[in-house]
Amino acid sequence: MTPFVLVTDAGADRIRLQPYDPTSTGDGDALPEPRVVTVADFAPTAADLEREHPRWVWDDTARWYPRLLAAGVRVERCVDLRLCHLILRASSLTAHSALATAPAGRWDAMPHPSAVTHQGLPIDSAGRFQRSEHTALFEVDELVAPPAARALSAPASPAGALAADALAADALAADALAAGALAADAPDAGASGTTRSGSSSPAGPRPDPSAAETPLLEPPELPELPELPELTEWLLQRDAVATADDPSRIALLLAAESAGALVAAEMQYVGIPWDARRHDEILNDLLGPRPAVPGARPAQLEALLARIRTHLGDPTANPDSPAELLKSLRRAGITAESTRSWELRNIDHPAIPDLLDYKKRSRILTANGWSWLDTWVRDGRFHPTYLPGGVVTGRWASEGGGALQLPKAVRGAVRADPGKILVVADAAQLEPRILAALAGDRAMAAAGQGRDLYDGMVASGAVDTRAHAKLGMLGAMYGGTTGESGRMLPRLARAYPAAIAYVEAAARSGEAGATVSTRLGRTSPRPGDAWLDVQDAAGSDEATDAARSRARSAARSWGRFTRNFVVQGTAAEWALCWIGSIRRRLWQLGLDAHSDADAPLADRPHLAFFLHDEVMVHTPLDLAEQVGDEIRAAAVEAGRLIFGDAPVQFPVTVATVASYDQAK
DNA sequence: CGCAACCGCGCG
DNA sequence: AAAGCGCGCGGTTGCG
Repeated sequence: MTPFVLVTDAGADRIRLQPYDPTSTGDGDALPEPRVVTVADFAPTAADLEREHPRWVWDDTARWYPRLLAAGVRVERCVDLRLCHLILRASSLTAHSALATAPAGRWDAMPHPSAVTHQGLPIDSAGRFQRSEHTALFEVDELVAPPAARALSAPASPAGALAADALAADALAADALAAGALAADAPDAGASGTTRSGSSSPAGPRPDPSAAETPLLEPPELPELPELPELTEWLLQRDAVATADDPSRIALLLAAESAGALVAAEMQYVGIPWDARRHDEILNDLLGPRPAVPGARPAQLEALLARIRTHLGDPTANPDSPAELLKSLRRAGITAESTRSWELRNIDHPAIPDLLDYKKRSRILTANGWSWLDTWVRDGRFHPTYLPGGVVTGRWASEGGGALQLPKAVRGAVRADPGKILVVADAAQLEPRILAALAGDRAMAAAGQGRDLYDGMVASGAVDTRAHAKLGMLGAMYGGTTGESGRMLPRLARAYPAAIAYVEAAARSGEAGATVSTRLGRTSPRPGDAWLDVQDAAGSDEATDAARSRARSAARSWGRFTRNFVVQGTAAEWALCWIGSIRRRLWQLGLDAHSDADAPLADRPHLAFFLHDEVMVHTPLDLAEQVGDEIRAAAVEAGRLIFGDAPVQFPVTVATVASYDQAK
């Protein structure tokens, strides 16, 4: 039995597959004999080893897994060292680990193989303001283990009332966010400002208070394996988890992140089923026939442009150029600050409706028109690149074709293959439910029991309409202070004090320059040097009013970021657990349903798309109902993994449709 | 000419 | 009606 297989480059087109069993390999012990194979033999050898269900350990899932998938090899589980490293480096739960306190190195700067640019995660070790209590979570392997293994680790919390976990989280928030820990962790602005002011060099990692302290534990003893830096890194990661304030949380996060990396590679490989003919029909309806000359305006845009020019009395008006358009509008007596649609919408002028229509259609042409189709759709599939961990909050980013921004208008082109169907599921009011669970807010949890959360808020009398409930919650989670949204806040704070206090405390932390963390321990970046400089400048005795105002504005802005980070980031963790569980369940479903155990991924029920709180499964018709059941069960599982027995429900809406536009 | 910043808008 | 979070992308504009 081989619990782990480490995959590394062995030079000269060779790959080393190193079995490893931590329980039988002591410090001085030799490793088991590796299998060193040619690139061509990699996939068959991996398929052979996979029969023992190891956890694959590799530097980057996006580097290794596509080769296996291309050869028809699917693996059950892995450790993505790059993604895990970034989490552990920043997490407040592992701030004192040897891994987090070491100087930056290879693992801090590794780009995604196909990433041109994306938001890198910060490399500084995180603050300690959020002390963690011990809670019983499921075992990490829950995400990937067969169902039979699950009964072992039921949460210890009592059923019925708000679980101990959630109450502890509430105490955590009140204690650590609002009280002493925050103050103790606030950066000493004066001192750090002095340190920086003499240097004009590019911003490097700022001195980190926690890094300067003596680690609580000695660095782990590592085997001498200079030829296997990946093994050294992995052992450092295991040490960081083992010595974390709350190992089960960070361990679950790493498992979910790695499972997500597998999902991402698989979805990129199979692609989204895309009907190019249908897409062309949609473009025909919106724009007219495809112009013979590339770049020429389609007929319907040309017609709209003529009307706009007539109404403005300006035969050269050009809606494609904001600057020119603004001049044209002013010449026509329209005073607008910008040419944004929402601003134009409020102006009463005959040219405006046509202009808005033009912008709408023109947007489809440039973002998802015929050239998009030519570039991104091949053989009936759109294969976007997903970037797990690509957003600081833990959400995925994507690159190539704008996969996470597919306009509703073109979703009709996403069509199931013949004999298959799409099961599209969406987590209902995910972020406010996440907040309710994070904060242990009993009233908000109750409002969402068995119904739409916003409807429940209306039913309890907290707010008068569903629209107000939604607007108010969005404002509370984003930091909105003005308009309808801001007016809702006092009522929400009265009805749901724990939830509102939780996001307010997160905002106060950010304003003070401290970090915040998600439920599982993903920690926000620290503000940059420019932010600290602005705060420093406002702190001096001769600071101008302008400087103070700028500092307050920057502080509020960072507070809105940290306020949202805890909710968006924990929602992302829920979603990772959800898709990890869905992936395992769909594979099992495929095994149970088909006699051919080696059927290609695309012929089994499989994840085809994931969008923050929404999934699409492409499945053989006869399994659609079971797919829906598994998706719902996975949502329940994700909630239990992260929040134990907390009585917060995470309902999902499931739509079984032939094309994506029919969902919702 | 290429590159970066900005604008505007698509998604959650 | 249009503010507050996180993204990617295509177009225009401005700079070297």
